[in-house]
Amino acid sequence: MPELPEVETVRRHLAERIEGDVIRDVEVRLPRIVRRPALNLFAERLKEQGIRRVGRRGKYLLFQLDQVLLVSHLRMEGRYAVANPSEPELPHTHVVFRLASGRELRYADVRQFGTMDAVLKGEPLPKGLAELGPEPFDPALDGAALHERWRGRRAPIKSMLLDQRQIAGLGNIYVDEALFAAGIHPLTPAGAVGAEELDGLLREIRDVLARAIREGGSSVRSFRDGYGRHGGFQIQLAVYGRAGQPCPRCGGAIQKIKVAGRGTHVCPACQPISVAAPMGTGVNA
DNA sequence: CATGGGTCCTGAGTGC
DNA sequence: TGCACTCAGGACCCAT
Repeated sequence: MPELPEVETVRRHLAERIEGDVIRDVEVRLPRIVRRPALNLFAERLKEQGIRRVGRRGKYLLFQLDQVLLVSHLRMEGRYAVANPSEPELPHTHVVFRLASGRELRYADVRQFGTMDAVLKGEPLPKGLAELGPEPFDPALDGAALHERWRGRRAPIKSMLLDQRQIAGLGNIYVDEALFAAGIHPLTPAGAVGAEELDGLLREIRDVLARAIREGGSSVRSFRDGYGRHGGFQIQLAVYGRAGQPCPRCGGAIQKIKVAGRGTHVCPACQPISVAAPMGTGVNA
């Protein structure tokens, strides 16, 4: 559930608190969180590494250490906390980094979906990170570029927006919100959306992400920042989680459908499926 | 290659 | 009240 705004919120919090500290020791209690390298090497690599910078790319947190890049993905419910050893741990704490300052960086994850990779310079990046598409705020990204890239693609535009190789950082919530704001139906074939319309969509993507970052993210299920605080953006969500409630634009009922296997929120009146579909199969009314 | 569906995992929600 | 069941979904894997 953490998408770009939530990961950015976590990044800012951690950067403030642990940049300049040093990892003394690592305790991994749930091996499945660590993907590479092997468990014993993972802790070994991180020992005595200084934390230079906490960065972000898409939904990945990037801990830039002295000689190692620690790549962390929160997936659904991963959470970090910086705490003193005497403070109680969150339930489901799976990895603990003991820091030179005496504090601990703790990783908790109810769903156990999150991952960590400790990568040395010269080693290949984790696949998902290596193949990541442009950041949504990349100025080189525009409607014309997307239109060209998606030419002939019949997959629903929602699938494309969720595909991290196309654009980095979007997830189920902000895709639904951006498509609603742009007036595009999630099932519209990606290749059928014009360049100008894609410019409008990009504008809405950037707008919704920027507003969500400003609010510290959305807490729809379980998201908390490093202090355990909720984000505040969920109250501004126009369609996500509002099935059956009135559309803020036209007042009609918001529908919930399934797209790409994901719960999808749409206002059928404000988000018509583009008629500029290929070849005259069925035309819609 | 493009596309869609299954999988991991646990807690919250639902219905009887 | 208690219990069985379904759902939630990011990235990855696999079949078509």
